[in-house]
Amino acid sequence: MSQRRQYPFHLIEPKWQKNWDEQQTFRAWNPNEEIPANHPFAARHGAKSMSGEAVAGGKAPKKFYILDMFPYPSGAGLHVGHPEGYTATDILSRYRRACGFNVLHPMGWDSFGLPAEQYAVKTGQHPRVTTEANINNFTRQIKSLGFSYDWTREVATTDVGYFKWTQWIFLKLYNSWFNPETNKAESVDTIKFPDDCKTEDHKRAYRDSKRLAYNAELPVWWCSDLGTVLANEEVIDGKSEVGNFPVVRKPLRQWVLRITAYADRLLEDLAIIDWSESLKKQQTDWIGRSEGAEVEFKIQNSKFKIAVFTTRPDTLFGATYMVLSPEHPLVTAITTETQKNAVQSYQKEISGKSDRDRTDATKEKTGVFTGGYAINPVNGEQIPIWIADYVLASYGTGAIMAVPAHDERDFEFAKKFNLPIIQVVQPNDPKTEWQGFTDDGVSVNSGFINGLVTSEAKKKITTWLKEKGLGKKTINYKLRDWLFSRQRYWGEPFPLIWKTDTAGNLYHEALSENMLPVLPPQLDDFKPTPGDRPQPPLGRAKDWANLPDGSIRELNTMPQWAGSCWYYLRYLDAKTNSSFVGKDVENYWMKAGGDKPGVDLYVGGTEHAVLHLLYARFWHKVLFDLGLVSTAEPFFKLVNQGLILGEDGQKMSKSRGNVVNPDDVLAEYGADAFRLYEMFMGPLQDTKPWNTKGVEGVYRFLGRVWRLFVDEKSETAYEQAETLAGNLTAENAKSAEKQNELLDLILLDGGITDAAATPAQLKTLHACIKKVTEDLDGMRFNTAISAMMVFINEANTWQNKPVTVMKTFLQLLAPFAPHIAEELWARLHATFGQVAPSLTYAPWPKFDPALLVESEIELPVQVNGKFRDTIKVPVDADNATIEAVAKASEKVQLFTAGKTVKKVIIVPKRMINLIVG
RNA sequence: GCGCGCGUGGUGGAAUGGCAGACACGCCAGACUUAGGAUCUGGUGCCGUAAGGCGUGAAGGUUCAAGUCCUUUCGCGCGCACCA
Repeated sequence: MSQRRQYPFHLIEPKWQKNWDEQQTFRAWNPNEEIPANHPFAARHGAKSMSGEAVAGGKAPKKFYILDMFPYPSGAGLHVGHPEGYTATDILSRYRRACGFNVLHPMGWDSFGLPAEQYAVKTGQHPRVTTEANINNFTRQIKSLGFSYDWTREVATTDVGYFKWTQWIFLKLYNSWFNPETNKAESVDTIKFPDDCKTEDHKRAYRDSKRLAYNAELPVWWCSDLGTVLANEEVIDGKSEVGNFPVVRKPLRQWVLRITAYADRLLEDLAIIDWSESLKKQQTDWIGRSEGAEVEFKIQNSKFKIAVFTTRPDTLFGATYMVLSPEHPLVTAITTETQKNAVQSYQKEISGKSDRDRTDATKEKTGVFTGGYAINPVNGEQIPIWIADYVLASYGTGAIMAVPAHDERDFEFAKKFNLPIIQVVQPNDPKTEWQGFTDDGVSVNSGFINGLVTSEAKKKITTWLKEKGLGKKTINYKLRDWLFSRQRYWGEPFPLIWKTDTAGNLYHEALSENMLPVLPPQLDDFKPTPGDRPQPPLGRAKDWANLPDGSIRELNTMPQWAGSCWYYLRYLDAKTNSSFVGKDVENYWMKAGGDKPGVDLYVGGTEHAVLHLLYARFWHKVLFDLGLVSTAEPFFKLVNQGLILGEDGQKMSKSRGNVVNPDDVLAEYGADAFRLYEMFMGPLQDTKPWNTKGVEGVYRFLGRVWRLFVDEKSETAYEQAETLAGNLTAENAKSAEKQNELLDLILLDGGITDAAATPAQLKTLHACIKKVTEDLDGMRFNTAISAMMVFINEANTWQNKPVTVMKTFLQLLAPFAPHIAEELWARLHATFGQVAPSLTYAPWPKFDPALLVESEIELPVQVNGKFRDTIKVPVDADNATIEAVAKASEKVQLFTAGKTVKKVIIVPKRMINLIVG
């Protein structure tokens, strides 16, 4: 660092961080907690303010729960993206405390996960050791930024006391089923068995098939590089989200969570939460609800029938062929001898293709005729059955009726293979070409639905199909059940065991709650077993896996998402060992305040749109159904922070060498400047590039703030002393006393007086209060900071700086740059012989509109809509006066000379426009 | 291909339909200085000596008045992508 420090942040920041730690300044208080009389919260609200009566009677301070997405503590440490969201929430937390709220602002660690396990594979170091070291590093980095977390509530998903309850919640899922009649989860004890379920084995099998957590063989994504299966949400463009490895689909027996049962509620409840439209749309698209009909087609000369799903049953008369996905189970049965070779070679060709290639919408259609025919149920027509890879086995029934006239894909396919195209929909605009017309219109060539508009035609034909037993209305979803088991070591073991029934079949059973937690075994070798079958590493711990009674433990572990599905609930009651969260506590933090359910504000990156945010909503709804939480939704308001790019405008990455390390920035400019810069860059939600020059800009601003308050001569004395003392830094400072001794050499500027503020000074201050307050409410941090810069630029010109004005300014600055604000706040009070009240809990200043009223205002004058001059008029001037003053302006007269004023438009207190001609 | 968002100085970005470019970076000039990569002061959209003219991706429209509203179009970003 070659330049002179703008102000001694290296002493101020550790000093106040230590002070906050010792005072537990940011403790959030649960119902019934007695607040120590010497805690600043008690000074503001009273020691008994959180008593049971106060909470029940609505007299307790209002709660505000403001949450960050907790990080995965990676070995790389914090990157500059983390503190962006964290700073925003910290500012709002501090603002809300000043406004009188009981603010819950916690932090924790999403600490199960693959990197620690992969490091263990490489080095043999146990993931717990790696994880602990990484958490320590993250803690150090986060604490050095001065965030106002309540650290007494810190949680890590890898803590035994935490994942015990993750396993407990899994048991709740396992022991519940979704009752379609009540549309909610219930205990499996309420399942009614069908009459043919007679034996215990039958009943068990039936019950197991209904559970919210079930074991089934289904096509899943297998990643051989990672040695584990993955959920749909973890696969992006045919590659694993983690590591970007190829994945393949294969049928495997796995644990699955029945999230599809909640598809409709997950959709509907998007309406009651305050999320961005784009995020809601991402979830909506992922769930992919689509209404239509299932129609059964008979196969000619065969006992088989094929069901198809269509959203356009009104076009059934136009179905001129049928297409099955190459994997459809009936393909072999339908295929004729002459087509056998062609069909088999096509199937083989397709199976060798990656999913990415198959689903490329731009590629040319391919397919093969099976030789078989189906009967169109509405008109008895024979239609050929083809197979083609544009029909997906995993969606709908894996088969479609093709209506080439009114479906783009079918149209393309029919043209290529010369299949008949029959019009059955007439576009409303007669000029529109009907071939390839896919919108709504009027049915034609369609027998009994002719002349009906599309919506009516759909209804009528669906009713007809139902009456004839040929089909029914259906709703299809893209959402699949959540694949919930992984072949990993570093995850929560399942609280499940496997036993053998009387017929020699394996069946699973849950451990009882009092056997939790299930700890993972000790292992030396964490490697995934090579091969193309999942082989959980836990299987190597034979002693652990095989229980004395002959049963075997479930060897898979839960995915990383399990822990993050409920951490926001554990924060509420982080240490309790008697439940996953206390009832009263949950009710206070999640529900108090009424119509806005859940966490008041949740800030994090957009990358979790269909992962964590969907999974957590699902778990929350199950817990809600079981009466374990009090709101239908976990997160009321959610804001996605934008990405911070490197200085080159590219995404930050090691390989590009454009990664900014927060530690470096902190060492050079301090935490306050770092925080301020991240907020000053631009709107929180926007993607924006990093610029070190910009950090210097806000750093200079803080320097100007500092110099506005302190005596320059005393600062010179301090600098000399500091040089003598060997240039103390936060790391090498020998003692806090030494630091404070040095800091005490700095005195307050003589211009700060207890004289009354002038009207102009009050106006400057109150304009700033207004702007900062409104911008905080709207989360417009960048413009709030610019308002404070305006204040400081103005205050720099003052001879006398009234202490009351300067104190209020520090309150505005405090949420953004808390360390410098605390230091100057303390100094102001000390200099004037006062005991400084806690800045954190000092009531947020209110702006006085009366002070902003002017006696005279400037008005822009336009001539024919073009700005020409500004005039000064009394604020209450009538229109005639304004017009006269405007016309008297020389500049205006330049443009009105020789012309007549035909019209005058005056917008009170805004502008005047003279129309001349 | 479909959906959403965004296009404003050299740069990041400000502007309830009412003085475009707040604030900051950068740049220019000056002051202080042995020095300046510190600090302070002033300037800085473009063209023009000036008066003035032009200017928010492009083209049209609504309006007394448009960066803002409407239509078309181009470009960028994000999401979805053969979902029947």
